[in-house]
Amino acid sequence: MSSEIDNSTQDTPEHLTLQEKVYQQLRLDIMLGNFEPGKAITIRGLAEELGTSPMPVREALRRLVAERALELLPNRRVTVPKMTAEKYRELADARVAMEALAARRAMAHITPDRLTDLRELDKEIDQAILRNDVETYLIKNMEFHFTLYQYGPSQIIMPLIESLWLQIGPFLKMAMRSKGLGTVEDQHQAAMKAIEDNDADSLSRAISLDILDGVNRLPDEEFDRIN
Amino acid sequence: MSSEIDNSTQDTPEHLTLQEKVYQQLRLDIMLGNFEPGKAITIRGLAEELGTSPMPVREALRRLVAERALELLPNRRVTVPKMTAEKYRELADARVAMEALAARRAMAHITPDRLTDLRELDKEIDQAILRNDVETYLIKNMEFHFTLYQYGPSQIIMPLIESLWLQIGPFLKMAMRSKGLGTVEDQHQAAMKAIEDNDADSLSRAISLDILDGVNRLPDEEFDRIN
DNA sequence: TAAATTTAGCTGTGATCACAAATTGAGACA
DNA sequence: TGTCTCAATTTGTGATCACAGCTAAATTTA
Repeated sequence: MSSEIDNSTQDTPEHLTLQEKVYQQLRLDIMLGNFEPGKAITIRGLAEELGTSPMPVREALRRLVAERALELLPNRRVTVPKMTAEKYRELADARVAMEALAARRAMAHITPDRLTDLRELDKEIDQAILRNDVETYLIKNMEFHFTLYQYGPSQIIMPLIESLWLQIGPFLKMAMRSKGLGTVEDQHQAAMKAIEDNDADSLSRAISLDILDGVNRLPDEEFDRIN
Repeated sequence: MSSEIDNSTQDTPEHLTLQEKVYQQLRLDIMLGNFEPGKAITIRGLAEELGTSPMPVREALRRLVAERALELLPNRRVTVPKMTAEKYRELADARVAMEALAARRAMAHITPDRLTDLRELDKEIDQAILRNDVETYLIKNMEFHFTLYQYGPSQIIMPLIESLWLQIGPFLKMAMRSKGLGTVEDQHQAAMKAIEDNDADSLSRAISLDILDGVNRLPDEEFDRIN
């Protein structure tokens, strides 16, 4: 799952705190769906696994709870939250609202170079679809979205979107497996066309459709199967 | 500022952790603007002030940092973030996006009783405006918004909106003082009319205008004065 | 007097310990 | 075989300590 934390100084020239490294490691594990939802995550257990004292793990876990990537149950135990159909829909709605906004803000800052980068990413996405390579598709799709949004400098909106991805991420894999990649419509093309035309409304519509297309692949019945 | 934490068992029948109480207390202090932005907040200092050990304060501070109510500077010091014109605009945009969505979701769940409650709140807001009572206006206005949104049951969106209020809250007071309450347009009336008509678009437009009207009272020049 | 340097104190981070509450597993009983 | 009981273990929370890095005041130097 999550291997030993490397605390050597050379690969992290600027001194990062241990809790920061643990946080990054756990964040990745959560995103990749490496924790079974509902199963308790213990401080001492992780600490031993990562080769640290319980202290940094404690702080990292609390941070992830605050960001809603993890859940603090009434029994004071920490788990990856189970997904429900309602939560899933809500996450999708929130993503549409925030990412449409982020895309709008980004558009004014897109240069030809940056558009080329987006096209390059989109090409890789198309190839992953042809290969039916879910893993790569999800990673590159995430890259596409975040690359676009990051062009609009933001201190508030980006972290918010990251938090939403952290919550929905572990379940997107299931969504894709459920229906397969064959039927994905490439809204990214429409998005880039909108950028060329400098048409903010079309861009935000394309992003919205892209999110909903991806998200709607997981039928309601699936959620009962998870719990 | 923040007085002693009451750790007696009777007023909190269900056993709350110390860090939770400290968190609630600090959250309130931040919202009320009791911390000077940019001034360092120390663990031991607060611990002594609240009559606890540093431990619960440490955890509460980190939680508030994760929620972006506080900021962790590169020097590892914690402060209330200074507001900038760009951040302020971004917070306003994010609030419009999320709260318009929350209002939409809430509308389907509004009963005549609940509409009456909203009208009651709006009346109190009007009275506060007539009295030029900024403090009450802000509190009741917040109540109005959160009461409305809470009608649409939500696990994702509400906490997100709370986080945004926590960030912009300390500066709304300034915004109101800057222009005075005299010129506020009552978008709440329009909002309730939209609810009656079951018109989601009008409701979300009214909420958006309400947010922007409140937020736009703080001219850009003010931000330099703060820092 | 003003700039540079030392020094003393304070700060966040991480480790360890104590403890009450919760969980688990084995054994007793039906 | 299934259910209850109770002891053993594990858990999160909070307190305390050690320590390296940073701050700011005191002292020296020009």
